[in-house]
Amino acid sequence: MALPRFHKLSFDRRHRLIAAAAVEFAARGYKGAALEAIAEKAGIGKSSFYYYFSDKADLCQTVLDEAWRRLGLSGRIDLATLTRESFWTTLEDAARQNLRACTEDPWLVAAARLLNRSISDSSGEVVLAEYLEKRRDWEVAWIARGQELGVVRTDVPADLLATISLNARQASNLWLLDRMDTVGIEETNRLALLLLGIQRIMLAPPESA
Amino acid sequence: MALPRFHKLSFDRRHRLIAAAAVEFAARGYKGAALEAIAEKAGIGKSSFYYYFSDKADLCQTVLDEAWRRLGLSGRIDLATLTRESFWTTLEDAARQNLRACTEDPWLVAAARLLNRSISDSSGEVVLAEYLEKRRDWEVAWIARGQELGVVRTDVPADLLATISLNARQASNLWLLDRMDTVGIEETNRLALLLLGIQRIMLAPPESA
Amino acid sequence: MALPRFHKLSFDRRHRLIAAAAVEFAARGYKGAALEAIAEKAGIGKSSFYYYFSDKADLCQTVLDEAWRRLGLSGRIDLATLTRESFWTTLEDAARQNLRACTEDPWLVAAARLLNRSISDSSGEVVLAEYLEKRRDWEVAWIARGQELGVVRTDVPADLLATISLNARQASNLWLLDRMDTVGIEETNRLALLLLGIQRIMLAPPESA
Amino acid sequence: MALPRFHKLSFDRRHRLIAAAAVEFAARGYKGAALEAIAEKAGIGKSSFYYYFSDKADLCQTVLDEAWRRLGLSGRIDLATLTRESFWTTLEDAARQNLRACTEDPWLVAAARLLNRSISDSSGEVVLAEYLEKRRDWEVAWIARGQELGVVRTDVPADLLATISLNARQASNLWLLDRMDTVGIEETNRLALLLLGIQRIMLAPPESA
DNA sequence: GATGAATGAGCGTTCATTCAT
DNA sequence: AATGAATGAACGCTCATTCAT
Repeated sequence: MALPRFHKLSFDRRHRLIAAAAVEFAARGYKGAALEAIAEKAGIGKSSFYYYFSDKADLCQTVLDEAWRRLGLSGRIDLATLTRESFWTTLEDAARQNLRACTEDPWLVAAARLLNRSISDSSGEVVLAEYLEKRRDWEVAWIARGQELGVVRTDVPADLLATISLNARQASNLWLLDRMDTVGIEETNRLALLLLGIQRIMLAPPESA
Repeated sequence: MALPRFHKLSFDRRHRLIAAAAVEFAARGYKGAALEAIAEKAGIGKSSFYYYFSDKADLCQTVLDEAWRRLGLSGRIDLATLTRESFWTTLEDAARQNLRACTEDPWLVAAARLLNRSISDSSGEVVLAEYLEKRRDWEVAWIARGQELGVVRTDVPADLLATISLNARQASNLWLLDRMDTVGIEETNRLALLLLGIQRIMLAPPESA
Repeated sequence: MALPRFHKLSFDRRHRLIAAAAVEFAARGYKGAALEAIAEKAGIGKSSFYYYFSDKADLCQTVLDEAWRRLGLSGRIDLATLTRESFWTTLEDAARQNLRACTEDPWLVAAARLLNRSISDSSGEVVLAEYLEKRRDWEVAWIARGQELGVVRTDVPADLLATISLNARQASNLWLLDRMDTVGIEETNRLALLLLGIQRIMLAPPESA
Repeated sequence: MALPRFHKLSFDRRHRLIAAAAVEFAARGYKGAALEAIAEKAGIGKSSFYYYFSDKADLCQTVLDEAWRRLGLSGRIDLATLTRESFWTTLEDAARQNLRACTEDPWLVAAARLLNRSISDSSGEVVLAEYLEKRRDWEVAWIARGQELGVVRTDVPADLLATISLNARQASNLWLLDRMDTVGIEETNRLALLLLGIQRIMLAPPESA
């Protein structure tokens, strides 16, 4: 949705802009975020946003898209090729990759925070709703695939399972994100994997004796 | 936090006010909620809020407190007396009670929605943080108690476990709340219990072989 | 269209507001007029407009309506009762009355200026269009009545005749308004009547020899 | 006022620019006209205006000048050589010529619309005032010449007569311009001449018996 | 010679908040 | 006890204008 001009921007400038926006949106929510604050943080004039984006919603969506492109799973996990064995290991790999990416590229921390926050922040904002839907759709598809493969319980609607799964994972991520710096990357990694294990148990089909 | 005057109000007036606020906050989030809309719904003048509350945040907090008082667990579950057996059944009872209460007193649906939304909606609003903290504290204490009793895993910090537990439960509740009317009370009840089962599995200590 | 609150305002305050707006709109046109400038001139806060009017257009319309109510002809001339003899004298009376009103109530000068300007200022502004239409409709009806009575030529569409008549009269009025103070009321009155005479000649049916 | 560079432009480019501006200014008024829209319509970059003109007002003035050069009377009618007989016929000839020019060169329709609008649209824009003054000066001179020749009444200041004359003619022109396409060129011509006749009556000296 | 990039200044609008009554 | 009236502060957005290239 961003105007074509935005993509012609130098990497640096584009990056600063997106990063500043991600931080502000993550910290104050969509409504609370002030374009002026983002502009200042990004070192550009407030009205420049309208040179690159059609409005606030467009900026937010662009940030969300970019964040999801860098950290999301839809681009990296091909549901069709998942097997009983790779269903969880693939997710673990992605988690590890994301964690490393975050340590290498600090703005991704803000991006991750934004992504993991956005679920309940929407409150009727149409723009976010669009993104949220995409996000949930993927989770539902992933859950459904897991059910197909027999590694996810089927006694609960995929829809509901996806909701819980998504929220639980996001809550974990947010928690980890906040402590990452103090507990260190190693421990963060360990906990992330452990958490994924919990999620696995949670979603696993009830044991048939 | 509400000014003492508020508690001298007739039940009816007080109730209408709280209910209207709950609906608005639940529907539009803290920032999105318009005092004017609440006032109109409650049938009072907009500026009257400042006769009863010190500001918007105070009103919101009061609503949250009231909602938590009616639906929260802290008043009904005495952690100290919980046993291995009653740890989960007590929660199940509370869930059932809350569900019934919601059907009997419709404003509680809004209250429930608000409570289950609030976690991530705060977005830096300091005042809400206070409520959020109280809420989390209870969950942490509950988890810790479960760990003491040996029914909750100890390989993950109680703090983190509480976060996940809380978010997962809230997500479930929100999902149920949205479908309650269409799937009927019976089915809602069944799913709620089922979901609690999942949470139980999730929190259970890893099986020792 | 003004919110009901506006009509409860003290005469003085209401008057100052309308007058300030009339001056600004007349001087700078609809788009060019700045609410901030009007507010300052009226001695109120900028945001107070939104307590009385729903938006800028509403304010402008209210000013226009009020001006037309005070100076317009539709309220004072009953087309149905006009005769060959009174067709022009009625208009002359109205002109004299308006002129006197302007000298007694100075804000009416601004109002008159606004009314006589508005015709070509519209440039697509929907709100003005509405008023303009009303204004033109009256002129067309008046011309048509004159044609009925045989005192206005019928070889040109009433529509077109009304347009010319209106613009010519407005141009005259504007010219007089600008010189009123320097040439004095007597002379202004004389010129106004003379001008009406010209208009009469202009609209008169071509003489049949 | 246009910077000298402008006149070095190829005819085509210069023409496209002027035409686009004329259309936009005529349609939306001075303030309402968006430089960006004109640029797009003209197929040039927005900032190029500042290569050719000193600012928006300068562009508008240039358009006005060009339009006046093509359609105005000052270049075609030599007041000094007018006689009692040619006073009105010369104007009729000019009207006929302009009408034909408009049908041959469509941008002139926009130009004509702009010229006939401009009188009251200025709304305090100083720059336009300059053009308006030139326009009025000619009309005043023309009226004065008529008075000299004894074909225009002298009981009203030439200044005021010019104002009315100008506005009436402009209103007529605008009306005709808007209907030209639907009523056809022949009828338009006929009405234009008829209207000139009315103006003649209007300006004629009061009959001495 | 011509323009894409960038912005400052200013606009209309919203809304939590104050205060006289 | 309760509120209608009024507003300051801040926001999203527009647009004529500048300037490096």
